[in-house]
Amino acid sequence: MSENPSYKERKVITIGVVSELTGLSERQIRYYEERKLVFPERTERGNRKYSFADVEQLIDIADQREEGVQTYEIRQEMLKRERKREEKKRQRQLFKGEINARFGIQKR
Amino acid sequence: MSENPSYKERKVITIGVVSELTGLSERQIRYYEERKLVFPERTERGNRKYSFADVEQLIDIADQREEGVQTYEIRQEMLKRERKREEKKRQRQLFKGEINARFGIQKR
DNA sequence: CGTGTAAGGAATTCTGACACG
DNA sequence: CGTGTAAGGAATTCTGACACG
Repeated sequence: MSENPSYKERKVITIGVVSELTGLSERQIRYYEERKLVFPERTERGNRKYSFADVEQLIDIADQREEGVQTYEIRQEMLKRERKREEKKRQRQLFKGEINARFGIQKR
Repeated sequence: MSENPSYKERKVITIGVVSELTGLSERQIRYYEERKLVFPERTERGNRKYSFADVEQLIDIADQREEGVQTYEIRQEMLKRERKREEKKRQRQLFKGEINARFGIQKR
């Protein structure tokens, strides 16, 4: 699937740094989490940790908010895109199954 | 040169997370900085911020320390490698200069 | 709805130092 | 030399709430 290092996805950035990186207030960042737009991990103690991908997501959210898009709508768009990805994945699986059905399972 | 995002080089990770990631104590991490083996940036307030590259460097240091290599020796090796890189860079510059001398400066 | 703020507490980080070896 | 630890203070982060609109 993806590489192991995957710096972009590792959740290692604290909210203070994310705030600097995005220009958003910590309040805003926490609120967008409440609205299910970002999903930080937590340290044992409970501190939020974000990835670079999260930071980009937040910048994207900030842009949309500036255009007046509500968090609910942003959420809906996210879910829509997710469903599309799922659908494509399912199609690929089906296709793979068909190949197997016709040519049998091969040891490579 | 390198890409702008460059997740690997961005200094965004706090010492606590670096400690988790490397298994090193904060004391050790600060000491290796004192010995000029890593170079974190600082927030305005003075908190250290590390990159993924720094984390890898620290893991490498930890491995060497386990083999009994002293920080001074690690430092010497680092400097040696650095000088080699500089030398190669210089060679490339020289070569470029020679090309220009023979064929003149061309607008691409 | 989206965001600011004051509140109180707990964990984080910093520096300089003493300790051991 | 390399690392642990207690010390004291300052900044960080967290949650729940009140406020405004």
